[in-house]
Amino acid sequence: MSTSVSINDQIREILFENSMLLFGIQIEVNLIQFQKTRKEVEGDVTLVIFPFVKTLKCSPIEAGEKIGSFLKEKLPAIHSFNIVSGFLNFVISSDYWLTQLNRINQDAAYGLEKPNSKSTIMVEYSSPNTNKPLHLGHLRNNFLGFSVAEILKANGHKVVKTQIINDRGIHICKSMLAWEKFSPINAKGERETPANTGLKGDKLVGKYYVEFDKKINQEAQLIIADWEKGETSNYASTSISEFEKLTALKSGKDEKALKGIDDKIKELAKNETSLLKEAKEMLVKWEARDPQVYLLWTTMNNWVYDGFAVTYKNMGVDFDKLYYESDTFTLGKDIVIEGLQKGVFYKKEDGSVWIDLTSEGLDEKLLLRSDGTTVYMTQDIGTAVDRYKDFSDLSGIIYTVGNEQDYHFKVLFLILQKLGYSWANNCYHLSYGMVDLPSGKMKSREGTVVDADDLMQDIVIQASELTKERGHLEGMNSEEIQSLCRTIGMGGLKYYLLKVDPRKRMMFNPEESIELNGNTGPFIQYAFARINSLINRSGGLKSYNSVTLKPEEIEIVKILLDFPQVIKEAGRDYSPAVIANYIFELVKLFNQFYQAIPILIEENEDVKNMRLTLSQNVSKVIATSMNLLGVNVPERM
RNA sequence: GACUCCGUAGUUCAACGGAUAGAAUAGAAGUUUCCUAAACUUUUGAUACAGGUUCGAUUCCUGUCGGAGUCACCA
Repeated sequence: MSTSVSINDQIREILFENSMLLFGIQIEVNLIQFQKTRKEVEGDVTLVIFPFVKTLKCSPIEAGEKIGSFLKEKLPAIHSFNIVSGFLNFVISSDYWLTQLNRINQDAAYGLEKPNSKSTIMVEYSSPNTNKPLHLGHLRNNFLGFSVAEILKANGHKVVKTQIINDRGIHICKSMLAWEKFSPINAKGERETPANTGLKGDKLVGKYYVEFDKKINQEAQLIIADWEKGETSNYASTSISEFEKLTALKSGKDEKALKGIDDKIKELAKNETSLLKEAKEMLVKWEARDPQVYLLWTTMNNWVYDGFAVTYKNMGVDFDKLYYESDTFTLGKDIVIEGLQKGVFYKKEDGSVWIDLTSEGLDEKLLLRSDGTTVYMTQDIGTAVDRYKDFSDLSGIIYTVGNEQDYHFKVLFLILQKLGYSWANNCYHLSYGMVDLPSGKMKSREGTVVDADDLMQDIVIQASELTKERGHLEGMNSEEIQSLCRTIGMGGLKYYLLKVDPRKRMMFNPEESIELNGNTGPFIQYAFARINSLINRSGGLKSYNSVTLKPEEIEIVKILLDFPQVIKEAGRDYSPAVIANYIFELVKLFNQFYQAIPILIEENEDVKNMRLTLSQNVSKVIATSMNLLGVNVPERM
């Protein structure tokens, strides 16, 4: 039996091949289920007996005896076995674990599949709007997308990291318009720019987006006041009748329902504002490539890109290929028009184009506005098609986008299917949960949004303070110290955001995010640094003769052996959290071992060198895992 | 209102239908002439509620209650 096959696989194979002999029938492979042996039970590997009880028609104990003694006969690595309430626990010999340790030690790329040995997958992440600076939610998105891409690479896939830059649309026109109308003009006759204000480009543009929102609300208030006074002659009759209908609904409603109605009225009034009308006109001009609008658009977008570039660099994320909405929306529009001819879509009287998904239990969805301009959905169709054109070997696209857009992606994939794109089934929405603050939801209107740049800066400052408190910095120059604090701060932040199952909504507590104890990035980084120091002091790794492993050592070998499977699971579930939870378990076990068992002081050279090798392989797996999370590990800290 | 997702120690998170539901943190008590104490040890404490399926349910199904999201000619 080859040493590269795990004991579980060996057991599975023997049971499967000897099924007729043992059970009298050919069993299904999935009947053979292993699980972690509980701490208080003796043994290293546990087989669940219940599934066999029915076919064997005997008690779990009898079944366990039969299977256990059969396997012990066949596999010399099995030292002994015991049965506890339906679970068959095998005690595996020390030699087996030692052989496995040696095997791991010889594999520099342990746990990783051969690069580019599997299909090509595109991972989309980030894709922010270009009218607002990045915030905490984007940090989760970016760290998640980047990590999932790395995890897929570790699984042997070729990966194309990408994002769609939402550089056009009504929202962009809003900031453009607000800047044109409301920016103060300085002595030189210039409006505000990143250069003359010192503001980061994305922050400056974001400021005008907020300004637009403020101004449109003011205008809407005046309109509502008009309506309430009965001065309705200046407004569209449809809006007025809708307003009257909504007002009539108000009587007898509770506070919550009233607020809902008021919001609708506000939306109605916003549609009547001159500001929104101007923004819409600007969008039409933009789609017609009006030179003046285009110049303004290019200028402001470049400010944003410059600002974002700085943020991405700090985050430590990158992209292989960028898609711009401004490039893909026309393709989307063409496809929609084509689909209209094919009868997938239909046109309403006012010229707007829709798809009817009511037979699928969904709604009708707009694809082109009555003025012919495109919406989010239109460009997403174009982008997807464009991507498959650019990468003909693509086996799938993963969209890392928040779960507030679940419905959008359901509809998008369905439309692509209806348009006849066979690859539509390979599109996957990696839907992650929102990030909450201890104070509740982040709300831009209430100013509770945590800015990404600010947060990253704060966290590195906090890491510096804590690091200085600890000491351990002798002989390092200020540049090295700064780099270390960045590694610790950013590592803590990334680990904090990635350790939670991406699908779940999570709580971000700023204080906890840079904790050094417990399930944190620095806790893991510290273990790495300690091992590094240990190896350095030892004067190098040496080979060793056969030794007997202590239980603490066997526990570590066992968890190291789980690593390849952990990478597979993380890839299958697109979940960095699987990796994070794994490293944490590994580090806890290592710390227990390190605390309880002397290494450098050990007199038996074979034992000492085995322990050093074991430690070295723990640090190897820590480094690999942390890199999959996009986290660096420090040589010392 | 319709649809979707979520309810696990005080708090933040785990648990491919499997053993006595794990951690971390907070609280309490300890460990350093010894390889980095950013560490380790001990201890207190939870499956929202009611049914059902199953040898076995935190996990699957139904209902109740509670929370979130979506239902735009926004993205």
